[in-house]
Amino acid sequence: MPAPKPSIDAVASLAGVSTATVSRVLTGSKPVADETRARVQAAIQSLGFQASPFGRGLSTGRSQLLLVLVPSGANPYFAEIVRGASAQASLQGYTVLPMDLEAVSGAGDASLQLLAGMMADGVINLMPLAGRPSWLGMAHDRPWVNCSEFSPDDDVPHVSIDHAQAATDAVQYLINRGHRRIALVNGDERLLYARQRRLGYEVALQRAGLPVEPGLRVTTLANHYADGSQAVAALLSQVAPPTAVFAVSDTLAIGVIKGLRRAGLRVPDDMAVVGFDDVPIAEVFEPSLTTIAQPMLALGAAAVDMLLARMAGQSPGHRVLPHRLVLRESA
Amino acid sequence: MPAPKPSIDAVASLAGVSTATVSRVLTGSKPVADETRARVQAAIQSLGFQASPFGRGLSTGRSQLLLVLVPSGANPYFAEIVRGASAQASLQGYTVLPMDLEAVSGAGDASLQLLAGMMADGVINLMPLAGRPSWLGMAHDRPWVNCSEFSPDDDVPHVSIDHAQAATDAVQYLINRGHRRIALVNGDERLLYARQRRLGYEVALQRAGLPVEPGLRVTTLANHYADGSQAVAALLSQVAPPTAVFAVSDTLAIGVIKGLRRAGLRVPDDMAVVGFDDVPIAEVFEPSLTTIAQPMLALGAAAVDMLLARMAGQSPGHRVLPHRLVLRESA
DNA sequence: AAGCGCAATGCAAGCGATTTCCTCAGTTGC
DNA sequence: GCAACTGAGGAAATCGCTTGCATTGCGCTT
Repeated sequence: MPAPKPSIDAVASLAGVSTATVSRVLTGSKPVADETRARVQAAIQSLGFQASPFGRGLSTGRSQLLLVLVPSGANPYFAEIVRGASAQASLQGYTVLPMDLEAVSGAGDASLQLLAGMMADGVINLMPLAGRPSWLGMAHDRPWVNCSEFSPDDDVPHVSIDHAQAATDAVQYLINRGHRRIALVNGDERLLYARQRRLGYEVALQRAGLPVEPGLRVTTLANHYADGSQAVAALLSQVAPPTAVFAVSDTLAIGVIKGLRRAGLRVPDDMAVVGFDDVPIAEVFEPSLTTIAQPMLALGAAAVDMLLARMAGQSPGHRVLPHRLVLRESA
Repeated sequence: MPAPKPSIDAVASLAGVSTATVSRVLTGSKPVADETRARVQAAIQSLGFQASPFGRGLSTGRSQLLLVLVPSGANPYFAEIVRGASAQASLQGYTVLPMDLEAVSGAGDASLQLLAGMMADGVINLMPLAGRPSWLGMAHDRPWVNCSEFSPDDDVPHVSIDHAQAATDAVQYLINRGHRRIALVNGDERLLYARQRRLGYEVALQRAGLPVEPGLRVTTLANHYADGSQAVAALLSQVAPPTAVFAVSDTLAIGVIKGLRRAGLRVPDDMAVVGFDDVPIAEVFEPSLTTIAQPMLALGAAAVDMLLARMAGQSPGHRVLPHRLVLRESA
């Protein structure tokens, strides 16, 4: 039983003015006499009028919608960034439209591109673009910022943390605690963050005069708990197994801990584990995770700010937000 | 550097036809000669044309967008439902727009209502409507379904599980395991699911001839880990503390377990804990959670199906999906 | 007193699609 | 052989809003 939607004409005639005046009351684009405004507003109230986004969008070309491309809606790291973005956007009169690329992939890129290209005023991208020429093209065509993941040699503005430094900090901490054989459980190295964290890992080792052993590095297929658990098998099969593990996400770290338990090892006594991200569960898991905290809400908010700046014609540069090593029980 | 968006006129003149014909090729609303269609499609390709959702929306009145009202984006339970809905919607040519009411609340209801009312073709609601007349009104005005949470005496279609039966199953299991003093850690009882689960809890107790003790029932303010931990204090302060706890969400259950640990108790040896939902972390947490599994993806998908049916003029009834007791370590 | 500027408002032209009529041929049906 | 039908495609109205341009008073300057 769809209610009849009153249009601006109805309001205009009820208030005895032209649609132009109603529009001015709506948008505040030009002054309207107090008495007239009151009359118009009364008419709007009594009709329950709300401007159609289609009509408005058609004539202004804007939708007040910001698309956020989310690689996986199941991942709490992305969920937190989206939350940060939503909050910041709603403060500025925008609404965030998170699109879960995992859930939506069945439909192919077509519908996405349509939305990305036409509907939204701007795009915040959390997904690696490398090797997707069609998406890459779009990034340059319209207001677009990358958040967290980005291409180093690209001039699309991005906000992120210093992944290499963060990894160095994490590994350095393990070294300080006396560990000499430190494993790296990394994600897909086609992703920039994975390459950067690996780099940071190696820097810390070299700086301490420790060898970089290929056998202590595992690359997982994805970022699920199970991937972390599987990595454990490879590490424990080494002639000289590690005494500590640096996993590049909390999810992997938890999987690693599960795997270690299953193998009869205790964390942190038999093996120290450091994670990355500091998602909500990190603090609650047993043992709670020592991890690199990313400012997820701030990343989302900064992405919105930069995007809005971009839309206003400015050219915001890249932005690097601070990370933080959070010491808990797992290492 | 926003690229010039070609409009339908550009396509029409390039292909040497009228815009009407281009539109027919686009929508397939009327037959077009093969040769002409080919010419139009070539023009579309070469211009990279994409129909503007605004223009289309204005003239068709539809957006292919389904709004999902999410109480809290941080909650993995809702995240899973949204994933299920996204997947199903994209199969049908629709896109899901999840709106995080927690993150967005600063802006007041205004912008939400605008979107809900105008932009989206339909609404899937996960939030309790009780006592919000303005939202309630909208629910009846337009295509709308409730998912998971609903009002029992309302004729808005909904899909959910049998919360009372599920709670009974969980508590019955604890009784079967020999527990006699079973606590309930419940959420806000203004929510229907909380009232229903409490009911199911009491039914199971009574059926077994056990007393319903007010001291064994705790109501939390929210659904965060900390709320679960806090509930533990109240339970342990009882003269005769419980030997088992039924928490109405996995999040609360994990909080409870944390709280118990802190109090020096072991799970499940000193106290059994059963959760609810079976979110991803339930299986991974230590101890892994015995819990009632809700078919979250199916709930989301069913909500989309029902909404689409509603939009097609049908009147789908309510739907109850099956739950499942998952036995793991915590009880 | 003529002229000016300005506030307040209306008129009407878009914005980009879809869709309802029409028209024009070329078939059919009888 | 002619009316009726059908397939293909065009012209123009329409959807709801914004906004540039025009108009009208009216108070002030010179």
